[in-house]
Amino acid sequence: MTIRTAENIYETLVDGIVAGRMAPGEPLVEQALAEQFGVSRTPVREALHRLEQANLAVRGARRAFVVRRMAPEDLAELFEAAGEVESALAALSAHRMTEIERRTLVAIVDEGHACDDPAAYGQINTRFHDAIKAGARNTILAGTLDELNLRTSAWRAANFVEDRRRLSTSRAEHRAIADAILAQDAEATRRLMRSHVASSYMVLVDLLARRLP
Amino acid sequence: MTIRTAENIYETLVDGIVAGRMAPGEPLVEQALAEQFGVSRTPVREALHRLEQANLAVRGARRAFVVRRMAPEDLAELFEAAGEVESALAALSAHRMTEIERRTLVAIVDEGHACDDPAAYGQINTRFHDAIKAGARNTILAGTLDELNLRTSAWRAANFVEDRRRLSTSRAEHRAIADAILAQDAEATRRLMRSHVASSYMVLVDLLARRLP
DNA sequence: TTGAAAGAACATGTATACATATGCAAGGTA
DNA sequence: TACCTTGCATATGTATACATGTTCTTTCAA
Repeated sequence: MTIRTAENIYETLVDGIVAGRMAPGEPLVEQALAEQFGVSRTPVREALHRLEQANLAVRGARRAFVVRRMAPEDLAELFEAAGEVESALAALSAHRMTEIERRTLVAIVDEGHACDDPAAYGQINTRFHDAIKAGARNTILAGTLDELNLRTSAWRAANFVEDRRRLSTSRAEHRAIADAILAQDAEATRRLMRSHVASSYMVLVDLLARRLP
Repeated sequence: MTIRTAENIYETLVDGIVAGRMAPGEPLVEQALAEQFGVSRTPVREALHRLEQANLAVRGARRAFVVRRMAPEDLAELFEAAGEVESALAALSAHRMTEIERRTLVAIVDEGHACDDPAAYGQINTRFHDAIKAGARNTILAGTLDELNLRTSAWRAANFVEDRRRLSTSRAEHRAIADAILAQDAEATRRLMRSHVASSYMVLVDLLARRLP
């Protein structure tokens, strides 16, 4: 029992869920988790409530918590919401990014074009989206996107590995977005980002349809 | 102490904060609140953690909670974020509303034009925005807007009463938005809604500047 | 055999006691 | 005088016991 126990438990549980180690529908019982972590029910309880707030857990029988099971329609709504928020951030970035930020964005895109390893590309992808989030100068909207991405990651992480075909289209889309931001064309940026998020949704749905029955 | 104590305490505290009865910076001490509500610290603790999640409370000295004090820049970011999300919802509504929903929206706007009582207009205003939220067919984005509005309401409720001048411009903006939705012009709808939220921000800032030093 | 009622089991909700961290103040030292 | 150390006050963090509610099972009767 070190410091900030509840916080650690929360993060451990989030990690377990988004990484797919804890399957949707799996029960989250306070007592059992408390014994597993070697603490009392109190911090576990707090962690579970935070999971519920983050929409990663829901109440099941006997008010017990279970890992949230998402329906495909929910996934579409989630990506649509994330797409709208991220495209808003991108449009703001088109106006507000500093010259240095713009050049950094281009450098990230260039790096992506020179990269053929899907795992490494995933990191570059993250940096690309983070740069746009930061360039928008709106921490609240950025936080909103983080929240939505946390919920999508429960689907992505377990199933999603960028394959080579997706990689080349993703690169092209990143390039187009960066060009629009360089041109300070907010509406084009918005449209391209929305389309980019929709593309990644389609890829994910395609993967899910293949792996599940 | 009926059932769902923590829930009730949370709602009571939210209400107290957004209604301005609890001033920004005011300390929220578990023990004191527990005595005040006639319960133990446990449910109060849970309520305070939810307040923190909702961004209505922050940690102060000794990790104690205090009612969040917002800076004017935060308010601008908050309204900008809410404006982006609500304009996205409005744009979706322009495509997705049923004929009945469109006519209902027009009826609400008509009702607003026939209303001269600021308090009653406030309710019509709420129905207008709710109708657009529902017409967008995206519960997740709608929930995101609710969350942001909860945070703005802490500012609005304490200071904001629609006055007559604002009332007429608000009516005109609502009419324009409804027209754009009727015409299924998503981009015009988006632009008009963003402008509408920005207007209400300006009015609020003006009021705050007059009342505060 | 089926249905309803009662009770047991299980999981969360709440109360209370104790542990721990943090800021402030007081006092001592350079 | 300025700064560091130490101790205390205070508020949250955690453990544990008990209360409450909900579901499942069992049993009895029609």
